[in-house]
Amino acid sequence: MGANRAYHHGDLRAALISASFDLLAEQGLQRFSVAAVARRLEVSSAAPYRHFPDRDHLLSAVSAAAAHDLNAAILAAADAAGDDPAERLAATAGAYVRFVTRTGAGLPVIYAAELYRVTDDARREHTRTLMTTMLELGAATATRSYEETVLLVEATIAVAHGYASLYAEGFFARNDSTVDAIAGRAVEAARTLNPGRT
Amino acid sequence: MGANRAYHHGDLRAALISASFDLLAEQGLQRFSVAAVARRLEVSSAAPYRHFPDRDHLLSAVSAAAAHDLNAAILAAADAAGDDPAERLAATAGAYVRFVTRTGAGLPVIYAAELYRVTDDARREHTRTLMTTMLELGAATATRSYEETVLLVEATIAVAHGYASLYAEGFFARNDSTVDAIAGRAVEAARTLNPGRT
DNA sequence: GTCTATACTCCGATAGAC
DNA sequence: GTCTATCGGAGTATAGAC
Repeated sequence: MGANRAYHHGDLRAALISASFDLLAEQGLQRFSVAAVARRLEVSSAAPYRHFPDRDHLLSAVSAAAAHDLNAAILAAADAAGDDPAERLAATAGAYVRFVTRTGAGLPVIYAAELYRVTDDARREHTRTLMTTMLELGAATATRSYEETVLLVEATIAVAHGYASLYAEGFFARNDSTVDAIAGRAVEAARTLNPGRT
Repeated sequence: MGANRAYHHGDLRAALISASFDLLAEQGLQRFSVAAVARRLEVSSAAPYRHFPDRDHLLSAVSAAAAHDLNAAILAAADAAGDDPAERLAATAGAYVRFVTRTGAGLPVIYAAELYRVTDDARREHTRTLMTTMLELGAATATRSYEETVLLVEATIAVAHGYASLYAEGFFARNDSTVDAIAGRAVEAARTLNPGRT
């Protein structure tokens, strides 16, 4: 995306998306606002509206970027997990937990209800790619039908999201509850959920 | 809870809590506001403040009621599941999915971050009871240590919350995605996560 | 115990200067 | 392309009448 010249220090459009991630990671979707993002970048509250027509279009761009980055994180985690298909799928649960903790932009942001009004081809493509990646990783395991694959992938996503969401919410407030520990538990659970393992 | 006389039609305090559940179920925590609850009961926006000093105290009362009701739903589901300890624990995942769908007041409401400021003995007791119930159901299964029990219970809660949260978010937007179907998948996943089953 | 009215704050969004 | 200024709307909370 051709970086547009001139703002405080460069490309405000990209900076807005990046700052949105930071805000989401620190405060969650509840407290997300265009004004807060602008404040964080020390630009006026009107400046964002030169780059996005309204709040939902900014969120849509954040969603697209999140889907893209999450897809990359998932592929990297799968590759790092080796060749065993079950192991590769399970690794995505850990990648999801880490991604949400780092960016605050998990599935509730990527598939936020308010975005259904917004037509955004980039977003559509990136979310599609993300789902394709998951289904391919699922299909590579010992599932016997498409329906079975979908259910396995959904279960994997559900555990990952459950751990990530509860962690973000502060539910695991014990001493040893680091991101790594929670991500590890998510991977372990995802592994267990796959019936096709040895 | 001595039902205070006189308001539109009775006990406004209780009505506020009840209407809060409805609002949460329909719109989620994001859109929860004292004003919206008042509107729903057709009382003025000032009326709630005669019963709760501020928004967080109302939410705290909702949290306490939710913890109490969820505990009851979980115990009922466990009993309906029979005698097998693993089956009883797994059934709680289904009960959680149904409860969240019906009331909108799941763990993010019960353990909402803003409530840490609020001292509320009823809430404290009900959340404690809820956790005790889960840990006892976990301990009855073939776990070998307290730490193992905690991890099993956490995993059960994580899948349940993952399915419930994604369902509420509209993620499972397929034709066959009824509450019953999702609750069933949560139970199945919870069952699989318990290593102590035959 | 509830109402009306009001003060304050924050956000979304627009108009117009530069 | 960003700023200042501003409007309108919604929410939290309080004051004072009844």
